[in-house]
Amino acid sequence: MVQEETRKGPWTEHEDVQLVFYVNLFGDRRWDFIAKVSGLKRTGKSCRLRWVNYLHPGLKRGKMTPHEERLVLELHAKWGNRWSRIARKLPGRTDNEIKNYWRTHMRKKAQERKQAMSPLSSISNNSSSASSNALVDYMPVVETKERSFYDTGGVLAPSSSIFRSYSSSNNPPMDSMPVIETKGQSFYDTGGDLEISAPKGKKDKEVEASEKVYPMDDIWKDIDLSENFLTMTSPIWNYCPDLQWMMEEEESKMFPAISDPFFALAG
DNA sequence: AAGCTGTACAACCGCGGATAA
DNA sequence: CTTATCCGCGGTTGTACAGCT
Repeated sequence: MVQEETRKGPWTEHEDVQLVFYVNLFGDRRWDFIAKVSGLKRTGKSCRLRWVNYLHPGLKRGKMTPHEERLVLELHAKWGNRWSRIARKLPGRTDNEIKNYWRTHMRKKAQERKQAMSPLSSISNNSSSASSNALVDYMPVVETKERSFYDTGGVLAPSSSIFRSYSSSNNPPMDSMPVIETKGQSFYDTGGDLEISAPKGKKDKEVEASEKVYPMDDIWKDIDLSENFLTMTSPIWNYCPDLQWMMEEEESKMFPAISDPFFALAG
């Protein structure tokens, strides 16, 4: 199929909101469908990536804890570049995040270690040293096949600047946090809200500029607004709730180009 | 202050597996 | 059984920012 002008590159806040909205509506499985229905000029693949790596409510941003660091090191030694697999053992971290982290931090460390000593017999990190066995001890490894980490009915979360909320003290030590296991992916139970901290690179400025925490209410306000608007204007909603199966049949015919309701809103 | 370099992270690409038709 | 489509994964690239000279 010829995709006219598929958008690439960085996601805008607006796109984020839109994607979150539709994922909450339709779930996180049918990405091509979501991509089409949402009117985003993105591929399903791109939508999925954005969701999984950035918009997903369970994501835990901010610096890796020493514990996580060790875990990554350990699991990488065990499994190699099986990032998604490793990510499953690090609740709130994505394969992409871990992969990036590894590339920038750990690989260097690992190499240093390799040179310094024979592999893994003692992973020491100044403050802590743990044998590989010990690591496995406090992080029980449970294999799960699927990594569908959420219920889209759940809480919305952090995203681009509008979603970002910064817990100033970064992450609570994961060791002490209760873990909720969902099918295949575990989250930290933060008592309702999810812990999100600033993305590292831009942290300083953004945190300064906004000690500004975006409470969930605000986010939902955004969504509600959009939803109302959609309800009123988007052709999609004329067909709801049968939309889903209808789309399956004639998605492209019926909604060749859903005009972007959010832009309309903004403009 | 300006330029350079390294780091961190977001996003894209291509491939392979799973599943539906 | 074959083919098409979708999804997920791992590798790679691009870009912004921070720190150093």
